Amino acid sequence: MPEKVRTVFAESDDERILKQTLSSQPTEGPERKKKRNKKRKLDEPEASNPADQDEPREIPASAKEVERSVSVPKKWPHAASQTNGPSTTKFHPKSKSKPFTDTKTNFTPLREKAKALLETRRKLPVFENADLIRDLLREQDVMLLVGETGSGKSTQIPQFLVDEFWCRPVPTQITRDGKTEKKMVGGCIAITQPRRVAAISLARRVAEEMGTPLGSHSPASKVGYSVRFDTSTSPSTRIKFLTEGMLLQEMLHDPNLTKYSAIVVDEVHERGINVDLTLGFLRNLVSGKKEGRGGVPLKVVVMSATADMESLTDFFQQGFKRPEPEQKAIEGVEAEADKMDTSSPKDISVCRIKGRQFAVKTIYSPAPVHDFVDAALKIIFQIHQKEPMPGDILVFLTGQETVEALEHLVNEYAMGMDPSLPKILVLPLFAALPQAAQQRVFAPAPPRTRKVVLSTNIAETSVTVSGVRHVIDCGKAKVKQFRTRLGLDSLLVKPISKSAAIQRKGRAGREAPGQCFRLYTEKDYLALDETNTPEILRCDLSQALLNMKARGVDDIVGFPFLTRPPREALEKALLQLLNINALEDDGKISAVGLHIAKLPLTPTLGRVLLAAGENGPECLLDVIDIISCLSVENIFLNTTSEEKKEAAEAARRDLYRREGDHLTMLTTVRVYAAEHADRKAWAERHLVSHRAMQSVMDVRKQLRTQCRQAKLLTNEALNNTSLHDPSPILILQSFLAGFATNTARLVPDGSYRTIVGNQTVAIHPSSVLYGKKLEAIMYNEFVFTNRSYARGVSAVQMDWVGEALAGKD
DNA sequence: TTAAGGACC
Repeated sequence: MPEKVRTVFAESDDERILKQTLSSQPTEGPERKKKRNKKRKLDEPEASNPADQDEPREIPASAKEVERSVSVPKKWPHAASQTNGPSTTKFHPKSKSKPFTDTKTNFTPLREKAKALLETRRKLPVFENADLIRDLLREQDVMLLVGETGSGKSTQIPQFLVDEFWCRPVPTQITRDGKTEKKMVGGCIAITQPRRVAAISLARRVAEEMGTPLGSHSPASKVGYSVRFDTSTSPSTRIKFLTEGMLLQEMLHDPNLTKYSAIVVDEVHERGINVDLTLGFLRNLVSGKKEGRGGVPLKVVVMSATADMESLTDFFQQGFKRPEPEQKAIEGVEAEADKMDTSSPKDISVCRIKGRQFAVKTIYSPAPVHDFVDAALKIIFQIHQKEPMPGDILVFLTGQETVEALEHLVNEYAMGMDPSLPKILVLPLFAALPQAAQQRVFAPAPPRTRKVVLSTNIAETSVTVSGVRHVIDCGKAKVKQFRTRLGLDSLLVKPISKSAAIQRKGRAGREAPGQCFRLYTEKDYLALDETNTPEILRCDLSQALLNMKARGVDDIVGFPFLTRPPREALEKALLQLLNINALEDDGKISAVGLHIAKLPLTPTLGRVLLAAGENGPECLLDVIDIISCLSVENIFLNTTSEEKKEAAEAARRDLYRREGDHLTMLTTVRVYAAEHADRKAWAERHLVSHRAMQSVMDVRKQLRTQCRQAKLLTNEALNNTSLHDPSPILILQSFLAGFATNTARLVPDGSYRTIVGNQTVAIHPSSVLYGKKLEAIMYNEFVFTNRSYARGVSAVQMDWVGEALAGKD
């Protein structure tokens, strides 16, 4: 079998990028693999107490001071011609709707609220830069804006720009493939966010400030948002907050972003993979000839909280400097002098805005800390005894395990505490925590009670806890790392970066001066990396590359990466895409690949979905149910104790299927969907995560809709409520179209060996097939802990695997 | 006999 596989791959080595490595590439490619972290030892030697340090170092705050550092054109163009008052002009020539002095809807309360908010807005540090920012963007298409937390940039910048002359839609004629069409280009501003909650809450805030209804609430609404499962816009939307993923999705359908006059890319310093892709596409757009936009320029504002704008400046300069695709490495090496040479130095401006942040005292540990849970415990009680109320404590830990360990310890110590002291309320916070428990963190502490929030790095960026004046930072975080060579994902506890440490510390100074205890030495701090490793260097790139190919980027090597992933990682991803026939042998995207790119799934799961479509509508519906489970967090609750495990087994007995985990998931979705009385109670009875099942139902609905639009499913098939008998054979064969290389066969000694690569794997204990001996198995992921485990396992037949491996074109 | 930081289409 392995020989056969090799031949199949060898046929595809026309791909220029792959030619050198194909022979040496191992062929196993499990989609996601994880590594367990070492268990924390609770009985380690006592750590020294950092707070015993005599002189805590004070880091000066940067409150209320505004600094500008701008590379500017010397003359300002027609600066006074614009006002920044609310526009009531009918701006859209195509629009038949009246201007927004609508008599049917009474917007007076909204306007009054907006008027009241204006006072607050004027006090934001960014506000006095409004004219400067407008002036710069009239001249130049690209602006880099550094604004610290609390500067107000995310809410104000779009409002500064929306009434600019260049932000109106322009009638154009666009010629493509010999055909000329008339089209309006521009009119809207998009602001991207890394997270859905941020996009929605910013949109809500800006709508309030502008005195307009939000999104789809009124056809006259000027402010909307768009995130997965929730889009709220109107025909009048001019400012749209959206996630980076959503913008990338829009670009698949409209590569030139013709709806938009400007794209504001916010929170770039977080460096998720989607922001890197977005910036690459945007650089191509602003530095290209803009034929696709009828010559109308696109303004790009890149906003970041960290001052390291140099690499970003270089990144965009390179685009203007040389239109040729081949370029030298972009990162780091460009000298100042090189920038001066640039033919058009005025193309990019840089603007810095100081944030509004109270002073936060930093206190380092005098000696390295071995057990940060124990060290945190001591400091919590020291703060509690010494510091006045109010003033909640936020502790940054690495994961659920450390959070729960410390929770237990703090509660234990608090029981023996001097009763004259205020009470302590310990609140854990991590993403997997049920929603209701998460909400408790945001409620103010009861009287005479200090909140102690024990959090993962969810509180570093995603969530703001009010009332915090003391931060304890363990200096570590779990980081996902994709290991190209092994083809597996591992989750490792690693030191955080300086910018993450600064971010954590800043959480103490949102409302009042505060202090930050770092459970590491100052020397350790100075040795930290400056910034977080961009996600593009840490993850499987197949989905990113497929998106690029679908956008017409055939030459991956020539793509402007802000940080270029190693060649090996790109090759691995290309190989993966070739394996599932998402690419032609010449590296161009195939019809299959184009289709997969539009699905909100990993390429592998997308391939499975298409394969199921070829097996008929019943099979497709079943596979959608299973894929929906696979693309969310674990639907079965963890069973830690032996008792719980037995209870879970009993409760779930009617869901388990001997064919394996895939059919078990199908049954679970079917039973859950058929439960109309009380799904939550049903989930609890079966030890199934209700929250996960709600996401499953969202994904399922979205996939069903997309399949109907793609004509893979008819309304008739979707509306048919009578349940068919699932065909395990067709379902599992569909999965093999994506997971043919994730298979193993039973060998005489009773263990399993992977069919590609001949590695030993065992069925994971969480699988319904755990301990079973079967001819062959297929699995969704491969995890390496103390040994190799296959997770998401079903029984398959050897001849199906052979067919799937041979069946590649 | 295991165990997942966080986000996203």
